[in-house]
Amino acid sequence: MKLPKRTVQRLSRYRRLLFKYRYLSEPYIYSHDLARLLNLNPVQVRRDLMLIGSSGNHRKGYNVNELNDLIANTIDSSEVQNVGIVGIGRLGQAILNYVSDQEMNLKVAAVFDIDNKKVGKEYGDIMCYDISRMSEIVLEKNISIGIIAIPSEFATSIADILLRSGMEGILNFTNVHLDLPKHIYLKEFDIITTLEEMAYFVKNK
Amino acid sequence: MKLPKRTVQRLSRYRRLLFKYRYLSEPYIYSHDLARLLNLNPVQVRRDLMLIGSSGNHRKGYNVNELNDLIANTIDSSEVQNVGIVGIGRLGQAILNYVSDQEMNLKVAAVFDIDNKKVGKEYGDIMCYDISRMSEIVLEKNISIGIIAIPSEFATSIADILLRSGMEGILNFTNVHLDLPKHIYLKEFDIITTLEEMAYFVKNK
DNA sequence: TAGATTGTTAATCGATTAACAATC
DNA sequence: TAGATTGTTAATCGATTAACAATC
Repeated sequence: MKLPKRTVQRLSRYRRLLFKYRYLSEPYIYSHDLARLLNLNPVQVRRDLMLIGSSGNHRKGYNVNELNDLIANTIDSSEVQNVGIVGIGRLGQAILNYVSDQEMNLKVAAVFDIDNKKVGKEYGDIMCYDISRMSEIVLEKNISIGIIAIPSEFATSIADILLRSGMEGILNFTNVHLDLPKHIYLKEFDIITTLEEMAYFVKNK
Repeated sequence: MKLPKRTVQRLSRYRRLLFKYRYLSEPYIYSHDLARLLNLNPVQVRRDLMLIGSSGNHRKGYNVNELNDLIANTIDSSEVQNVGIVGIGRLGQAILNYVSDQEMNLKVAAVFDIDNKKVGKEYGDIMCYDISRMSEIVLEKNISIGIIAIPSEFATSIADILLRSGMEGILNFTNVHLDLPKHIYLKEFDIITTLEEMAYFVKNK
């Protein structure tokens, strides 16, 4: 039982939206309201919820709290999953702040850098370690996901270290494609490509 | 003639990769090499290049310089397209640096913030304006794309200002979905959803 | 020519949505 | 019951890839 990628993404967004409604007196929502709030198709919403075994009420819609629990049981791991941020420059710090502020099942457990001025420092309670200690710390803190937020020119040389550190998922913010084995779940966000795509469709709309 | 979204994205990546080879003595590359370097299917590469009217040589592959020119003629606008960054905190500054370092047809022409300590300051030669002046500056500097890099809680209130400023494309880094009319080309990057997706597939691989 | 490539159509795959049955 | 909803299958859409013809 593995959900489609897009369904998992939407479940994450449903939950975040529904979280705000959790203490309402009548916490029910219709698929078309959920759809409207996220610019989706109501059928798509119902299909996603069907896939996780939803229990909507034909009159009142979906119970918000039940749905939140159901989504949590579906996409969250039983224990908190730990994340490491590699490179604690402006981007790394922005991500750290962003993620720390969120109530979620993921936690930044360590940050890594090569800069001696940063190693040994704490960033909002999170210790910065030298990149050479990555394998050790990943094991010790049980980190499964790494976020690469270093300048693009160092991407290739860091990829190998990340691979050997034992992380299972890598989110790469550099514009260099990482050639990693298939058992690593790799997501790449390339802002240059994103902007060039936008530029094209803005011009050719 | 409008290219598929994914093709445009890959063209952007082909070009960036090929850029490095431009001064080689024999600047030819095979579709399978290009594919291997970006973890794509060679057929996909050839199909993309076919769509833009490629002229590969059956023996030597594709001429790198010709290809670079062809991609530029296809996806770049004739004039530089201007970008505005809304919110010049850590994320905004990271993006500004990142984009400024790239040789490309897009240029950050202005940054915006509400913080008086930031307004009037220059960030790497780029002036920071108060958000209230957005419409004026967008018109004056001919900005077509806006990048939202403000805290998520301000997203909704800023969306309207952005819309009225006349930008045609918006890249939203907050986790709040923006409900914008369809003529605005909207891309949303939601790091929480991205991480939750990764966590799910790392756990259920 | 033989072999390796490009170019292009047809088949396949994954995701979305239309259609409609079931239910309150 | 009538009307509005959920639940689910079938059709459609967009993108990828298999198959193979054309070419150097």
